[in-house]
Amino acid sequence: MSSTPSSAADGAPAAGASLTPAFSPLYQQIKGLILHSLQHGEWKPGEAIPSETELAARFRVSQGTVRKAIDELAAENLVMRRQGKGTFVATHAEQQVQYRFLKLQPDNGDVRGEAPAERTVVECRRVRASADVARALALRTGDAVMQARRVLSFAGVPTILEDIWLPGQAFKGLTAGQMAGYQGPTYAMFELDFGVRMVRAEEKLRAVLPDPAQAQWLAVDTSTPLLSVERLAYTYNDAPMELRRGLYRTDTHHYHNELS
Amino acid sequence: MSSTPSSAADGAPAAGASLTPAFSPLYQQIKGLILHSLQHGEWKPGEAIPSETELAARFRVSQGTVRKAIDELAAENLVMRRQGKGTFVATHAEQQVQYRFLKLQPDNGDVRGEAPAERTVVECRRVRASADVARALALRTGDAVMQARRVLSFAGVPTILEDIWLPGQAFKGLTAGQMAGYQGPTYAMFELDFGVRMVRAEEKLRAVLPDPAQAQWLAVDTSTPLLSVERLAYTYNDAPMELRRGLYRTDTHHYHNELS
DNA sequence: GAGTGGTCTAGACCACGCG
DNA sequence: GCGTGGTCTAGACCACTCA
Repeated sequence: MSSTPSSAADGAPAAGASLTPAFSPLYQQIKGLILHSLQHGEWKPGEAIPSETELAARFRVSQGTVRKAIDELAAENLVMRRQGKGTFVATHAEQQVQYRFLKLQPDNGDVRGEAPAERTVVECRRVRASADVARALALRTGDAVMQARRVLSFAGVPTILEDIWLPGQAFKGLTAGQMAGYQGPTYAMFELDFGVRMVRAEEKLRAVLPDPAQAQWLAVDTSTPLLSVERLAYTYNDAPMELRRGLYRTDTHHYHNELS
Repeated sequence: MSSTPSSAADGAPAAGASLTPAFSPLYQQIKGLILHSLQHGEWKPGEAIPSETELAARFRVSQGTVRKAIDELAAENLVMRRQGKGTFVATHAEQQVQYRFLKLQPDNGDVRGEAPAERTVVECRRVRASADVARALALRTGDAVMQARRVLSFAGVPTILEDIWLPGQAFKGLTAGQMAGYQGPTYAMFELDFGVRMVRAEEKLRAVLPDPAQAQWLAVDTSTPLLSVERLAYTYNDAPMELRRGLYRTDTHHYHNELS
């Protein structure tokens, strides 16, 4: 990667082997380099990354090109800009929005204030991955995974029952205490204690009836319809790192979504 | 708005009356002007807007400033860029994604192919707004609204039951034939026949049990949990223009959502 | 006042679509 | 070959933060 625009495609495949020229703008390549540093922990969550000028010097491109790269990273919530201060590695802790991935809201607007949910961890143990869990997490059936089950209550009312599966390798030693004790988002604990940062997620929603055990945890009867939310959360690289199956009570809360 | 940077805040409040200086970047002001033209139909959905160079000349700013304004409009899906061709007013018709706001997907991936839903319009009539409908649509109780009810089926299986409310004034003369007959998204028909373009929407999801009538329309029994989706769709200006209450069967489909 | 991100400009060149 | 959006640069100045 030199400083002349004409060599912007330096990273392209070698001599004529490719049908699609795979032209890649310089700023995309810079973005890739910054992303690489993020993945490999050159800067930790919450820390500032080098200034645009500094990165421009390091990569031998103009500040405007670095800016466009960082613009995209900021749009993807991987990085947070603060005018006058710098650009910071995004983190699930100390973020203005506490539960970024939780779309359940109380029916009576009341912002997202609402006491930040009491957690009861029902269990947390090391198990072997079933076929479907393994497939979701890109593991092999029988591989070690950590499994946790917990109940979240709002104002004393049990509202969410969740089962969580995590790859055993990355989350070796996870305890019920960690799942319960940490103040703030569980994903913030994952960053601090395991160095795993969840970057994006996909959810599949369905309406279901609970089985008797589930109904008991949520203090409803088995004829109460519940919102089933299956979430697959990814870290950098689109690597799946968490499978979560949740049951939400939607009598006092609703799942809120914005479309555009 | 002159061409010197120092007058970038031309649109700010008059002499010292404001506590918050309300500095507004030039590109935001340009964005506002383009938005105004979009709202007032200077360019119709699907048409090209003037080139960046042309707009830069019209507004007496640099092409880069226009570009940044259009960048934001494109990010909000109000406008679509096509390299080499131009920038086009976004439309719900002829878009690569047919049903942009419909997040229901068949369980067996199968892309979004799946035959584009047979529509059965059950009713479509002019009624007086109830209190809650009026509040949602920013009308007064008793104002005229159009109400439609329909069933969407996939592969012959009734899957969605929807009630739709629209402001009577803007949608005067809407018929069941229009709701049923139009090929493609209903929102495309709204653009063509009523000049109303839906720009964004909010949805509230819940798990519910159907009443006997609803169950019959969806060919399920009253103990089958269904996904209740209440959508409020907005046109330009954040003006609410449609209330939609849907019941989704989630035995063969699921509601898919991306978080980031 | 020094440093950071944010805005604005002007000009050169590239990739794409189409006649 | 022309016009469009897309990339890249370089430099000036503005707004914000903090010491």
